[in-house]
Amino acid sequence: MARNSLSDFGPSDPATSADRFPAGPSSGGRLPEATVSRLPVYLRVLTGMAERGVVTVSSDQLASGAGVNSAKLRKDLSHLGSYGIRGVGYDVEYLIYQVSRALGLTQDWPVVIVGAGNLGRALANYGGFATRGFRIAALLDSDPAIVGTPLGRLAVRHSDDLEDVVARHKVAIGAIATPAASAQSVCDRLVAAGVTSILNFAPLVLNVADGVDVRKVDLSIELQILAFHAQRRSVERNGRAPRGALRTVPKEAGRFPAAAAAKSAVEA
Amino acid sequence: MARNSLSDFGPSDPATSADRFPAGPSSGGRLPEATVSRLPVYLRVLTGMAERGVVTVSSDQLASGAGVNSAKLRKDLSHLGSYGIRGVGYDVEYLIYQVSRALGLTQDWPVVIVGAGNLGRALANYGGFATRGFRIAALLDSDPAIVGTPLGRLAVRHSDDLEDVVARHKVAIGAIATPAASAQSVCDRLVAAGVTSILNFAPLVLNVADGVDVRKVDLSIELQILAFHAQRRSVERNGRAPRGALRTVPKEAGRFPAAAAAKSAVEA
DNA sequence: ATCACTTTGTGCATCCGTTCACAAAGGCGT
DNA sequence: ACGCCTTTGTGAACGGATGCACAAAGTGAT
Repeated sequence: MARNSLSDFGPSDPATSADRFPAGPSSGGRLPEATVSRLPVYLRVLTGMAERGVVTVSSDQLASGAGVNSAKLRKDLSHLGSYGIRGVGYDVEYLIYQVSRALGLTQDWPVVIVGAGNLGRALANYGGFATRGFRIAALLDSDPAIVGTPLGRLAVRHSDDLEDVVARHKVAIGAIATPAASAQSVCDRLVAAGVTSILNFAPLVLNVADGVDVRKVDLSIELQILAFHAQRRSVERNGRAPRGALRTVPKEAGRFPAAAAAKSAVEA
Repeated sequence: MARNSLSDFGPSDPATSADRFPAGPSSGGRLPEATVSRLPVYLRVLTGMAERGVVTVSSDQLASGAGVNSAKLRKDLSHLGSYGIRGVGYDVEYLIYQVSRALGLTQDWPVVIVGAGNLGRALANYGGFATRGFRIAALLDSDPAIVGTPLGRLAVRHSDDLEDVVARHKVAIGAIATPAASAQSVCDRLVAAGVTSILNFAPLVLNVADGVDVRKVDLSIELQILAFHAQRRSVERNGRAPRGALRTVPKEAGRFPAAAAAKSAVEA
């Protein structure tokens, strides 16, 4: 399982020479999705270490910094190539470089942000943006009262410029920070303009054609997941109900003996 | 696999009577984590349908609205109990109620938001907050210039009040929207004050004791995952390099023949 | 009543991800 | 030079999640 689908070479595979060199590996191999989602975390911990002058790091140290199991970390890194030194650990700078390369961060990614409300502005001001290869190409909004507002190095532009901005800056990534009502149409326009990666902050499920990659960041969903666990914990510890008063239940639920209720509801 | 770990009853298990009644099921059973993370999505689609007056929904319709496979949806819902009607579908209102209950949303969850920058204010203004059982108990910030600013129904209070707010409002959920530098200490204070569920927006890995549930929302990580896929797609289609100019690589990587480099770096 | 049709709930096979545990690899001291 | 110690890289066992496909359960028409 050295790189990927090449049949495996047995344990003492002497690192196929082509592997040892800077330009080399990690490009052809398909990374497991779970690994991809952890690499950015490793990267963050590593850059923190580099800033503090750490030169070498072991899988145990890095794993505990990232909050994962060290075997998992080693397996994740092994998918990129064999960059550790047994008995020593990993060279921090070198590993940063390799992880960045695997993630595609050795190039610039222009990003367009649609929606300049609080959230859009929070994104635009977000420091971690520029530091890791992402550059804000434009911040768009449809509200004429907001258009023109300066924000960092750039000013809010009108949504009408969307297609123009995407084409001119070769934007591949769009962030949707509009209200839910306009999110789908913004999404459609982004996709039509050629954007194939979308980060959706609006609280709804976007419909896109195949080949477009959508990730959602949804605060309300995260809160609900937290609520579930909080409830579970408190049901476990105490007898039953947690804290706070019961909310009124949506409409008049509670009188459904399931079958009967739904039967009567089929038309109405 | 009717409720959960009770050995399975074979296919025609006649819905253990206790199952059919409103107060009943879904409380004892452990839901798979993957299911929990999807329930909020179903809930959102369902409430949208309810608002549009839809009374009954089939697993196919709901699944396509939520962007998942219908078998998965049915299996997810089956963990809550048997609330569908064969040949018909699910009663929308009733299902909303059951999903809400499973997630613990039939009670109020006071939330404290720490950090009243753009992000904190975006959270505070976020509509979907109140609608689903979450209530903002307070919005805190340590900057005296911001403290006192009115925001919706409430004003920004000083971070010093954290412990007081948590105790007085019985807050169980905290959202950290501070800069990375102060996030860990805010987290420690929240935990010390009794908060056991934390939503972290700051770009760092929080250290918490066992029993505290942390979820992170990290825009930079999401962008990096998108970049990975965008890169992969573009490498697949074209010969190699995608768009945009190469960035300068962190420090002077590229001259590491791995072993030699790390060797020399071990001390320095 | 019976039959055709729709849709749920789930057994089963498969896949992906996690974790353990260990052999191989390399550094370091004597 | 040799043996001890540390740490990587990975085989292998396991557990959970996914998705197919179908029997059971229900509706509705005749």
